[in-house]
Amino acid sequence: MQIKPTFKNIVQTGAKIFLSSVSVDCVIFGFYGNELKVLLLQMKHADLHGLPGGFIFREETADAAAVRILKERTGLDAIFLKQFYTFTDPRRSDKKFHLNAIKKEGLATDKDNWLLQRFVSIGYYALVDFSKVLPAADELSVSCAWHQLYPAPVLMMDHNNILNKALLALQQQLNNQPVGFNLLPLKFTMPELQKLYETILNKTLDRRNFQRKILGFGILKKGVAHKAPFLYSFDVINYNTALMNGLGGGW
Amino acid sequence: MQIKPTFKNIVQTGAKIFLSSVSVDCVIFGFYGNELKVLLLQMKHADLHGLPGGFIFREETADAAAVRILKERTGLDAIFLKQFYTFTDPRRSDKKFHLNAIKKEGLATDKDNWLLQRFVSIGYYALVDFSKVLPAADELSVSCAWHQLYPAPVLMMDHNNILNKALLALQQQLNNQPVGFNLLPLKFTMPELQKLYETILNKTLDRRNFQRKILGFGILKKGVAHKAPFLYSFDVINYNTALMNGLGGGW
DNA sequence: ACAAAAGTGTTACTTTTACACCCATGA
DNA sequence: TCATGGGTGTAAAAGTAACACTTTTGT
Repeated sequence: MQIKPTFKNIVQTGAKIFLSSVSVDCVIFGFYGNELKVLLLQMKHADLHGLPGGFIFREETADAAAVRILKERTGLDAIFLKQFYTFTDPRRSDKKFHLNAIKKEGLATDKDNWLLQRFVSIGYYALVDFSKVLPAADELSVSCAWHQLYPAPVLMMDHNNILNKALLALQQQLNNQPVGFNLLPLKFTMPELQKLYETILNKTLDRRNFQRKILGFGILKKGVAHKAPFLYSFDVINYNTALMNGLGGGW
Repeated sequence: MQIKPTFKNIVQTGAKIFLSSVSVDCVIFGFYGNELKVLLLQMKHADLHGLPGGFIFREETADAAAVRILKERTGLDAIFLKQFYTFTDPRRSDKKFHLNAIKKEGLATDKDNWLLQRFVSIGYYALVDFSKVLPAADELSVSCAWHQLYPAPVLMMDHNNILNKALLALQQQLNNQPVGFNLLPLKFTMPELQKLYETILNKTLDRRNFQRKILGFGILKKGVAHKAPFLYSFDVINYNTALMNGLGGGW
């Protein structure tokens, strides 16, 4: 991996170090206080929030770029990350927005600057353990923090659209693969897991039926019950198998 | 839409008319003789086949580019088309391959040519009515024709990978949405439809259960039975609703 | 008239839903 | 001790899977 370029580097030498016309945006989901949260940057030069994003080094895959961006904003690696859609509307790039940032950062503003071109953005969503995240702002943002989804803040450019698509992708994925677990700590209780599912799917579920179904997947191990709610964790092998094969259903 | 550029145009002025670093590849599926087929180009300058693909005009969405490419190769528009994945491996572009094509076409070969850069490719799969397609080769191919999938021909660059991913995406989609119908003519028989499902999913299904389930979706209209196998067609309204809402299942 | 393919219904089994009571914990 | 939340089982309903015979069509 390369050294992290500064904004100045990006503006001045972006064309050399990055793949042109392509960016990566990450929708990072966490779960806290029985709510689904999303990690957003508060932009420095506009009263807007934005998704963590970045560019792809010349010899890097988009996946690696997403991992890198995630690591920078959360301190985490080895987390669940999935490419879900590529956004290509020619009007999605906002020249004025970037031009403004370049000016405010006191950099030379030539109109053909690399940053001002049209970008398509490859969207990833990430599921992380809220408690493990150490949000870190980037150079162009004042802060990096968790936000609620209903309603979500107003985001720059087409980021609200990206966020919505990510949410849809997550909801669909949840029906096929046990992805939700990535949002929880290593040990968790059944009610916590249920709340998580209810939050993501935006509907209430029957406690007993939920438990039966989840346990039926055979991917959970019951921990020793000290007190009231039992603690569960994964049977890692079965869990990975389930991730690969899906949870059945269909023909 | 713009005029279709020639290969010479592309090589010489690609950088001006197209979005750089991004291409579109289309996996076009058809159904014929109880087999799933894919439309491939036979390359001119290498003993390889390739997926129909192309580039994105400066003011065009990737979706529009895919529609355009499809129209050029099949003569069809208004067909089912879905973005399924973006391929970003830096080694997926094959400089030698393009360089060779440029040479063989008798064009000047500067090493920094636009075509020789790294490309990420946005993958689309299309489902078309086999009988309506008029395959048309492009400038760099000798022919455009249907091919079997098991086994599929050896394809250029990472196109075998793209094809496999498209197939997987189609199989998964089929469990959620009634997409298979796009591969059939307006009127079709139940056995035809079943064969289609069996082919895509690569497994056999019970006739009676299949019929019941399909009819249960309420998206088919029974035609007048002249002779033996009944003809079915869509209840367009219900069909579109089902496309939107999925076929149920899950939580 | 024979073979091949299409049409149809019932039964067992599995999965899903709906629902109520007891126990432990903490206020 | 009372309220809250967590734990557990059963019965009805729906859906799925398995299965065989009759009718039509084409040769």
